[in-house]
Amino acid sequence: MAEQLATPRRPRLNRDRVLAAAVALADDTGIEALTMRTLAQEFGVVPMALYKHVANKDQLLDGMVDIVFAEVDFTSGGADWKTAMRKRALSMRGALMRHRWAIGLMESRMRPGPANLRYHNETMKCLREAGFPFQSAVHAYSAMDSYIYGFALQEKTIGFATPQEAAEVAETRLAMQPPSLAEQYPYLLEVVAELGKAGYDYAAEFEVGLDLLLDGIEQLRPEWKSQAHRRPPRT
Amino acid sequence: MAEQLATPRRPRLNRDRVLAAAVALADDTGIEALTMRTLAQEFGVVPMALYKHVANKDQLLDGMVDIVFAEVDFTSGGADWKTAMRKRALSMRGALMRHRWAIGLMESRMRPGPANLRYHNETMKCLREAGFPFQSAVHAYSAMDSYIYGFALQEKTIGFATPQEAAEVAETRLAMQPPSLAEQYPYLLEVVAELGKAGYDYAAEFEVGLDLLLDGIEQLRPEWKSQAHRRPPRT
DNA sequence: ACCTGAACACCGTTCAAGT
DNA sequence: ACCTGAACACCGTTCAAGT
Repeated sequence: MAEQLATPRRPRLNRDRVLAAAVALADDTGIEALTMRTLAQEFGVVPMALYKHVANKDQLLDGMVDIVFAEVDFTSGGADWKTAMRKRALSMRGALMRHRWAIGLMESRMRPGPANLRYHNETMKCLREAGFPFQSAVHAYSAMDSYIYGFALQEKTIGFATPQEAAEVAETRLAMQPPSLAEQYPYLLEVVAELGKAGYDYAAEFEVGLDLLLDGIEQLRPEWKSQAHRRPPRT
Repeated sequence: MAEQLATPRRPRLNRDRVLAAAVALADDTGIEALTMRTLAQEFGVVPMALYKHVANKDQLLDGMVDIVFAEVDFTSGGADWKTAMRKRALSMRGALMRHRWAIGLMESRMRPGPANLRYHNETMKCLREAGFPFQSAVHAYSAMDSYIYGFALQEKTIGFATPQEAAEVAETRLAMQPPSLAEQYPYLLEVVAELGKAGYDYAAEFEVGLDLLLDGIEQLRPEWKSQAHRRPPRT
């Protein structure tokens, strides 16, 4: 009867369940609150029990990052490269927004998981099949990923829920400093003031830069570029 | 005479010296090896001595990040906005390369230091004075920073000293996996193979994407854009 | 095959005390 | 004003033991 306590026993521990719980816990309480101990508690289990399913915390984090990559939708649906890449970028940003800890983890993870490899393979495939020469595809791919990751990083650094709140915090933060900050950083003050009035839409901002980049990438295709649905020339 | 030991006493502890030592230690041994204890050891002092000069480890890290921003050269030298922004971007990347731990820290630092504020103020100033309307300047600024940070993040994630080494490691890593990875990720394999042959120049890659972005940003200026050295119209 | 208990080395940080 | 010593709560992880 000691078995039937207030908290019912969870089905069983396994790698997938551990990873899923870790992701959920990081989403809810932040990555710094995710420890082997708090995670174990989530299962009503002693910390050491986790080590049967993940080798160590590093591999746990690796697995978590790969779950984020697995959430990215890279079905092109027969669309042209530009709409496909655009959709993929928005999907990647969505995944990074749902799991704000992920971008901070990518910095130190060097062992890409299967979903990560698949994501990158599909991206390259999309570009190559659209007729981009190899080097151009690499350029396009590097630029796109840099922009997506960097935007997520900035968004997290600034990181406020509502745009109004962002402006307020920034304003009070600036206002507090020693000698008139308005004189020291007039252009920053303009940003704070203007964005405070108008509000700031990260999603819209993301798309502006994204379209800028996609238009630029289009220039990297060879001459027959504007003729859609035509196959690359066979030599 | 107990004062005159093998290790001569360092001049004195102060905030600047503590921060500089922390940066140097992180550069040499990596950010994860930088603890209050190892840093104190650098001065031949007990860990608690540091707390008279930095409030806690979080403020230490904040200060380190601001040192990196302070290394960025944003003197425009009377050049047009494009060359000025280009130069600034290369300088920022240089700073992030010299201090590879910095990009990983930016993720969690929310209190920008004076050098950080100055950097952003100067960037905005450069764009506004070049005639970019407010919203366009914000777009340009957001896109540029995203690209720079994201590129640094990727470079660190892949992070190998030499390009040859990068290709080798990637190849063996892929080769080791269970069923023929060549079939699962053919486009990734092409990247590994091609870049292994030709070598991979991060600096050149960075500039390709940067110029793509700068050309795109140019489109955000109003009609009189191509007429250099002309002042924005007064209404 | 899976989970537990006790222990170890290592963190950041506190507090009261020394000079 | 600056540094020290001892201690606390908290990490990831080990090892040997339980079932």
